[in-house]
Amino acid sequence: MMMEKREEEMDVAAAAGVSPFAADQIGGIFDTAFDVRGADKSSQGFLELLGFQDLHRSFFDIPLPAPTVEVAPSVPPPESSEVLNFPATPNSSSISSSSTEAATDTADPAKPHREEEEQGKAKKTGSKEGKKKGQKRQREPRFAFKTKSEVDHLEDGYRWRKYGQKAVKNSPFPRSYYRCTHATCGVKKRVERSSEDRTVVVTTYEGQHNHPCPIVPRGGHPAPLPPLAAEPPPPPPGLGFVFPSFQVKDLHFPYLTSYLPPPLDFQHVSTGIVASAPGDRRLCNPTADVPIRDHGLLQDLIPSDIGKKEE
DNA sequence: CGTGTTTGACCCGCGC
DNA sequence: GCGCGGGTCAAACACG
Repeated sequence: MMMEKREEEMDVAAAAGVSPFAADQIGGIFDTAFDVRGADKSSQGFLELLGFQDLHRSFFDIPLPAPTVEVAPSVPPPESSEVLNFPATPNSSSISSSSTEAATDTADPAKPHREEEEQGKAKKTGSKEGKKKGQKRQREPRFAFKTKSEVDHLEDGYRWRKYGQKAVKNSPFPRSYYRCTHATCGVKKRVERSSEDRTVVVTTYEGQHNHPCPIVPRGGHPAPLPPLAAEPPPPPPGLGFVFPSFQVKDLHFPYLTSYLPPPLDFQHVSTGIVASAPGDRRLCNPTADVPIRDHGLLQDLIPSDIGKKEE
């Protein structure tokens, strides 16, 4: 609701130990809601929350120029499970995650958003039954990512239908509302540009996918993953970024790994990471039964020294 | 024709 | 109670 963003920022700031406003300006700050403790609290991994419960593999793929991902050292998160990270360098993209109410709303990860959907419907019809009396409307866990990107809508492998756009107060850029097109999936996401840095796209996921990732371009077929041993193609001129969901240990991707189930006992605390990926890789894997196999995917995509580059 | 986008209206929650 | 702003709906429209 209104103030939501502010609340998120407040949470983030609290997590980072800085004021929301300061935090928003601090490049490279990456709070660790993706800390192991955070995972324990919610009993839900980051990927799970995004609907990747069955595939801890590749994560994001932004087939467009620009994107890089930077992860900064983290500060132990307080109660809040909402996190944001901020861009560290002009040439990098940052991702952040936030999950307001995540701590209290993760009891049933598999449960989609029917409740909220119906509440919305009831709301539309003017019925009061859509909302439980005396009870605040519950929200799905949310995760926000700040991504340095030229385009607003980042390709993540799922199909989204835009259902609204609103001007945002104190921001020259509108906020777009997307909903997963899968019939039984109520996952939503909001996409907006940062008013402070127009190159930063803030994507907020709400809810959890309860279906495999389609990875199907319109009218196309699911994009096959590269063969296990295949040499990953070189990144396109413009970089996309991919969230490694496995091999993260090697990739020093603390905030993700910490949300991954064992044995991905991520122990490293990275100082930064920049990931890129070819255009047709997707955030999720459509075939969950495919054994983990992209060993080296990101390793090949991510220069080994990048992880240390950010100081 | 199916799918996705645009856009104005509507509703709700919150702060005052 | 009122106004503001966020979030959603759904008709109209665009496109392949």
